[in-house]
Amino acid sequence: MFSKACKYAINAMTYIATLPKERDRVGLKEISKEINSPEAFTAKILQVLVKDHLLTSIKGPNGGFMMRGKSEEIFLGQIVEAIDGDVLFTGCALGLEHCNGHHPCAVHHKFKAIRDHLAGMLMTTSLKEVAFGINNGTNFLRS
Amino acid sequence: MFSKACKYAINAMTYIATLPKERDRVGLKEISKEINSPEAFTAKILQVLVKDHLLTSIKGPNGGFMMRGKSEEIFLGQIVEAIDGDVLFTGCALGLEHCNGHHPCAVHHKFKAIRDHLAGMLMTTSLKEVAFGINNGTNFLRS
DNA sequence: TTCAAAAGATGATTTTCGTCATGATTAAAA
DNA sequence: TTTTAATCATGACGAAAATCATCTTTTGAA
Repeated sequence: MFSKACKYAINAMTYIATLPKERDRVGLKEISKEINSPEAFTAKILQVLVKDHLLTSIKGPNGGFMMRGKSEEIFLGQIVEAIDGDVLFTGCALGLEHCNGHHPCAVHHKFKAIRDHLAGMLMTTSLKEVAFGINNGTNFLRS
Repeated sequence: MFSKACKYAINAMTYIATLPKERDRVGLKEISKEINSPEAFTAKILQVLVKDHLLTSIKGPNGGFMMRGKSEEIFLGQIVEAIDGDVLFTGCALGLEHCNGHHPCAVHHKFKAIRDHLAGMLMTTSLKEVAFGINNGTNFLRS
């Protein structure tokens, strides 16, 4: 479904969103430790999120990452698109180069319903909502 | 979503299902040509489907592959499971080793709905139904 | 200036995807 | 019956992409 990079990205963004406003920045080490991800690989992913304006970064001592916008205005779909691109939303389920309503693959219509369901969920689920479950203790960032 | 191998598998099985009953076997060359897939790689995939009892193979001149059961009794989910395993149906969307109702990942409940939707579709969509769209001319196996 | 932290470049490893050569089987031809 | 050729089966190999690590450079606060 998602690439590993994308899973790390969602968990990382979620963790950052769980932090109180007083914590204005978080370091890579803490993030990768909290979400149980390889540090160097996580760094790469965070770089992409910074370039995509979902995060801001600060260098130097006491540097780190912070969210660019409000957590209620950042949605899972934005993260997925930043890392995995839009192939999940627009690509053909069976790999046809040109697959659309006029030239549909064998399962095009069946999958449209699934895809719409998935896209709708991703585009309406905010980081604030997800982070709430973590702070609540009902959901977890690691096993 | 699906691996390339799985996409080829679905298209290959669908093509075989489109053939009339008189055609009791189809060769690899014809299959990979019709679904526009690399021949050698497709051979590997068909082998797995044979081992999984979704296909039967016959060697020698005029050999080939044929479906093991009726196309109305073979469902997309069986093909997906044979090639990609059950990770799509049971694996955690965010990659947690142990993710379940008692220890859910950040998006566990949100994804359960999607997953159930997807699994339901795959488990109830038969090859016969899919093949009908191809024979109908409304759907296509290649671009 | 010093030093901690992110950014960036590069390389290693693993997985997936794909090819090739060879063997095994069997129908058809001789 | 024997030979030939077509076809699937198998294993080794190679290419490409994804994942993960190491090292150097840049930045900026103390």
